[in-house]
Amino acid sequence: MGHSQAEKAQNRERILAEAARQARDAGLESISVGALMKSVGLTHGGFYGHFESRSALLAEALERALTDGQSRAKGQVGAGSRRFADMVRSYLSRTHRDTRDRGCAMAALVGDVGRADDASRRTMEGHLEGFIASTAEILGGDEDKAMLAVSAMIGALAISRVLTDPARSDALLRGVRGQLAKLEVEGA
Amino acid sequence: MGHSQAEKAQNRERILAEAARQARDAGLESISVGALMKSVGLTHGGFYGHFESRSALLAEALERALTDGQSRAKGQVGAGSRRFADMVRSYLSRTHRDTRDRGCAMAALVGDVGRADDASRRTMEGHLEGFIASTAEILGGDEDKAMLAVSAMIGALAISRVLTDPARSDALLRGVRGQLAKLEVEGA
DNA sequence: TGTACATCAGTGAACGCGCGTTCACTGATGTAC
DNA sequence: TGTACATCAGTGAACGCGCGTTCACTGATGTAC
Repeated sequence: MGHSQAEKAQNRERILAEAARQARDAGLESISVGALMKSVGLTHGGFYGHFESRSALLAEALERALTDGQSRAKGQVGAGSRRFADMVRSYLSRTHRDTRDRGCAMAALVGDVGRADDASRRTMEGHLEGFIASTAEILGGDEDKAMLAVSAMIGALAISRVLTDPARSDALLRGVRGQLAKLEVEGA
Repeated sequence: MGHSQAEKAQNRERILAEAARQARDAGLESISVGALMKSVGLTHGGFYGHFESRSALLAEALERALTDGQSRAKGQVGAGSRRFADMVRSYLSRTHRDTRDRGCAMAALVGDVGRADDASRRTMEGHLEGFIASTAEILGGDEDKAMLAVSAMIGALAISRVLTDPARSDALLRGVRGQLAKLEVEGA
């Protein structure tokens, strides 16, 4: 088999991307070296040519999972007016709820990271603060409103994924969207 | 050693209570039969006299974890006026954030249950709907406001446990508390 | 440009360990008389 | 109330399995000449 240096770099990238995907989909702890390598078409032994250990991979995968979600969120939000409403609409959409593996890693992994080590918490902390800051900016600098909006979005998305009644899950997303929309028009 | 029938019932109860505690503290998957039995002063072999399997225990532990949190929440909320503000204050308190093992299981486990089987999701769904319903009642029947409040409380508590900067974590709780307080006074 | 060799990405068998589960056993409980 | 026996809660060794990790090996890549 041919294994060039370029292929190695590509394979590392594919392993990491797939790990981030699996982390968002089923949690960081769901990742197993064997299954992960199999899912990118390699065998388990080769893993240690790319990462020092499973736990080293998990750290990188968390960062990647968070960054992926971030770029998606920014990509979906227009640069003009009504940016807040657009952002909320796309964040609290059925699509986002139903595609966990491509969605926001903060919503998918807050619970897990909240009980993880300091390094993981700091990694997510940076992204949370970034999310709050950019939301505050859209909301005219009101950080408290931004904290409410971010908490509600992350909370509602996570809750909507628990509800088994599709109508109720939809209603939750719609209800929270509607309430958050008011933040933009009301006074501080 | 003496092992009366009464002791057996007590031991089952202690195992289940400890499992619920560990679930809230570190997630359902963190529970191992050996460690659990050891933490209640028994040996692993005896476990199967109380539960059919680890997975059967996890199902009961989830239900118990949710019920415990519920009774705590209700216990902390007065029956008179300002019930909503009191509830939010106690839910989004530093104490609640820092005592995960005695806190709300919905906040601790939403993420995990969101990717779990239907039975687990239905179990938590009932408690979530109950939380929304009782919050709506306090808020004069506005279910959308209740959905926002519940999403924000669960989200903010989970986020506050990720933030490693204590001042920022406190600020998040305070900020969301302040924003939610407005829900009670504003018109629909 | 072509040949010879070193490098190295990936393979897959093997190892150690932890964990869920089983089971023969122990000794106190509880019951039949 | 007391004795004899069956029941059964809990013990701890043992088993199977999955998983992270290691390592000798393979064969193509890439480089020195």
